[in-house]
Amino acid sequence: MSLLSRLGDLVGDAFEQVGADRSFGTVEWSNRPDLGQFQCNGALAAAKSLGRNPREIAQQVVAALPAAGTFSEVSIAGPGFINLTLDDTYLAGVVQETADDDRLGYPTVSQPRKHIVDFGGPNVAKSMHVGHVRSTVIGDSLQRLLRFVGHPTESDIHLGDWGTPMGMLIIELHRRRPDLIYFDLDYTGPYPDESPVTLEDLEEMYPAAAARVAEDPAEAEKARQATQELQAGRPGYRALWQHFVDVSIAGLRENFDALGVHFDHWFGESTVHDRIEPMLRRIEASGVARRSDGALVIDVARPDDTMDVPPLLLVKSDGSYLYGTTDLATIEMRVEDQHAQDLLYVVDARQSLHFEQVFRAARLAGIAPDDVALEHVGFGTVNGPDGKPFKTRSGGLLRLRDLIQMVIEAAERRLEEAEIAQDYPEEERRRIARAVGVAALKFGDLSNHRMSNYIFDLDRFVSFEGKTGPYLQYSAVRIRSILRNAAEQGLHPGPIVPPTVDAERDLMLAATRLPEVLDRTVELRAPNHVAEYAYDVSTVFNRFYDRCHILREADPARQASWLALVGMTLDLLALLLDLLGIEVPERM
RNA sequence: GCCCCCGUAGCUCAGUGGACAGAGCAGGAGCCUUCUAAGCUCUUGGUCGGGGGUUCGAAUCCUCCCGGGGGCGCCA
Repeated sequence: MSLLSRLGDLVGDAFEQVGADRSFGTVEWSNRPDLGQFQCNGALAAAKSLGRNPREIAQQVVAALPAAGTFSEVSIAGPGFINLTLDDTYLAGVVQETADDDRLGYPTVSQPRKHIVDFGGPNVAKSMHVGHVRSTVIGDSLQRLLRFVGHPTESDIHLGDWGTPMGMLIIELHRRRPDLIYFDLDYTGPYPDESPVTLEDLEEMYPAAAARVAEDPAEAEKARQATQELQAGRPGYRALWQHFVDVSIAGLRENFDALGVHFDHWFGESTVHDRIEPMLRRIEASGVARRSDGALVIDVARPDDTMDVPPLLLVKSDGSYLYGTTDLATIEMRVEDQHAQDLLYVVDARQSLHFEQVFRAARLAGIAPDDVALEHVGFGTVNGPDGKPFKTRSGGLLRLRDLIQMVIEAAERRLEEAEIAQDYPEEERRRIARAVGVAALKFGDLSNHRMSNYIFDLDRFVSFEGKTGPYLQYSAVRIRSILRNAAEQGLHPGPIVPPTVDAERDLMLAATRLPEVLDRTVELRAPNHVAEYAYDVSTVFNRFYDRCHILREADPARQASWLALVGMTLDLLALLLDLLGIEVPERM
């Protein structure tokens, strides 16, 4: 049980004794640390329902609190705020429990639910750019958080690997290389293992094809035809498509590996292709869909809507499917095969209407039962220093690969300037630079609330000073260094003794905040709360580091206690950083 | 036109209906014979876009304006 809920119980008991509901005893972290470590504002709220003076209630509640043991100081301020300060011995006991717990005081959730995190994956034939940072980093943090708090979780990159774009790539390649064996209808295989195109080829081919299709109806018809034949299973087209997918995935994997992001499933729109026909038949038979201008649509508007919610298009008038169609079939798969209870879509906030339509359709068609939660976890855009979508100097989109390279190189430069790690092996220096660069990138993103559009200023990101990923790593590494030095001197952690210095007490208090921070982060799907907390812990530790010199401490009991305290702080920081997808080097 | 998101210090951003609204950067002043100075200390800087309302109490909830971004049937 968290410290906050324990205190809430104590104060709740007191409220009950005074004749008020125990829920008024809710205790929170004080926003006036000068007056107390914790506060309870319940007396003000209780005053209304009891029809009594809030200050008077507060006084009775305080009188009903246990005489000693937990609090060293209890006071009433203003109209009825109850300020609480913990007894140092009690605090040391709580911290000892936390330090002894390998989950640092966070119990697993009482009701685990099967979660699926959908990363709204990148498309085949396109390389990842700066805009993909957000879904990758936010989605990864969410899957780590969900798992840690105890929800069984599966992640799915969910590639855009099906539909008209694939047909367009095929006709584009046919136009350029009609001689390829893949286009020969008389050929029955096998097809070459080697791809006829590189990712660079695909990236260049796709916009070219899209432009021609947009201009020329005959080209559009050819693309539609090719798409249909691909989906119907024409062997040469399937073989070709597999090459497109493989080549694209290899490129994507390079980026995800560099960022340390992993998926349980590399599914895509194509994964559910075989489910679409039966699903559509069932939907049509059930009567929730209708024909409209030659298309099959499902009306999702409701009488009480204050906005226009257009019908979800399931089948276009030319007979092909849209991404809403595969999204529906994917929900079906996740519910039926993966037994998912919570579906999270980590996708650009601009797609909110699309998800509203799909979610409503899934309910209407009986694909998602009521007890399955469907949630769009949206996020804002990444802008350049001018406030507009991030572009390179030449005006193009910055590739994710290049971006990662830039932050890593900046970290290498910083290592040189600081003249630190000079004597480390070259291989380790490179590893450190990678970890530091990636941390800067991830923390820079995750410290923003996911919904806000933020400005990506490369210079600021690689400065590595102040509120940055490297600052957090540096704090953790300092602890590692202390523990190493201590071990060399034969010093070991011991029982945690009551604090005597403010910096020490503050560090202890900070360590007990984990449960509420994680609960709130998961509830809001907002990793910036973890980022903020990690920064707080680092700041408090660095103050402690400045004031309390462990290796020079004369009192052996205190020294051992401090070693235990910073050891726990390291575990906590490492956990928080891990939840953000950031690793802590052994040294830096 | 309708709907969604955003508007907080010079800049970039946090902020759980509670007390005097926070941090980083930038600006100013200090701290390395001391466990890593990617650090620490002090300091300057605010009509929380504006007006109403609900509440004992509003940056936070409701409403109306203003400004910015985005979305609105056969693209994803």
